[in-house]
Amino acid sequence: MTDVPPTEPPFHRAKWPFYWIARVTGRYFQTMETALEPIGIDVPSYRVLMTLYEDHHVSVSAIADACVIKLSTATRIVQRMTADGLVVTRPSPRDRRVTEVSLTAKGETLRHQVKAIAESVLAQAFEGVSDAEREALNSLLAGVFGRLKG
Amino acid sequence: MTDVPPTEPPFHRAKWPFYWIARVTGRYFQTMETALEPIGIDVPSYRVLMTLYEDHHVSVSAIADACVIKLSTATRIVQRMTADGLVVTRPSPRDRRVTEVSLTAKGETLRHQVKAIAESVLAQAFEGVSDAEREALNSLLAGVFGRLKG
DNA sequence: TCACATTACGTGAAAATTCACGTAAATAAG
DNA sequence: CTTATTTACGTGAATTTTCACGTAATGTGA
Repeated sequence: MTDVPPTEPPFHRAKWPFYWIARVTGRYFQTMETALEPIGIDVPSYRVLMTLYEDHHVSVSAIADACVIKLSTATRIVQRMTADGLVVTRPSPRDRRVTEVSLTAKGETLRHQVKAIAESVLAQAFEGVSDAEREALNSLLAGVFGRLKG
Repeated sequence: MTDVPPTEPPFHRAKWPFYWIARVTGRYFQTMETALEPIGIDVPSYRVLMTLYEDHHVSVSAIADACVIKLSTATRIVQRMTADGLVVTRPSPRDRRVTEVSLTAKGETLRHQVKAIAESVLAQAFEGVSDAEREALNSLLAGVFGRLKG
């Protein structure tokens, strides 16, 4: 047995999945910011609009959870969107601590435009990627998300 | 041919790759923030420390590019790290517009601790994921990154 | 019922990020 | 060489996010 020299083990970011995940997220939001500029929507509002796509009344904390942001940040984004006339809020009849957020007519209209923009960005980013690969990606990431401790 | 009702096409975030990518990134940084708290490093500093792992002298703009953040943000993070004694800066001898960032002894020490923490988080998050799957993920994401317009 | 903990949210203050702009150095054009 | 033009960075001001804390409503246990 010979001594190995005390060199550091090799390290390459490019082999590090979280490097690419963070990178793609950063560039994606940057791309969306540019693509959404013509219709005057910023990225936080876009994320909330998409969250409101599936359910009509969503609580502020559900929005915070879906977007992985702090509750107080979600409160502020909803306040801005309310000022812009995109959403309205009301206390939940079931639990009056809860603030339910829903789209206005203006918000409905923008939601569709925003979705179309997001779909074109997605199509370009995943050009040449098969449906099977996409699904594998989704389930792999869902698994990783589940194993990450909050 | 019969008319279809004017219902909206179904939409599910869970089928949307960027939903999971953004989600994993958010939770990853949240997890790292908690894991790094004992050694007093925040996520932006962690990202810069890892960027300095491969090369000893890195420009502020290269840091901004690697972390997908604005140049002025990178400037400010480096200023904070300098104040904390983790890095030092100097004008590049080749191009004096460039500010080269490098680790101090203190930064060197923390870099290794930080890497160990990041590796344990990675190991947990990718438990049960094969090397082949990880590499496929990396190359898929690298491709997506390349196709996203800045 | 009564005390106590928890949850959901809002808000002032602090911190981080970004924008807009300016400077200095390097490069390109003439 | 001279004059744009571009690039890299820093900085004050504005915006956004987050923290720390408070309040009100709900849940829980004795």
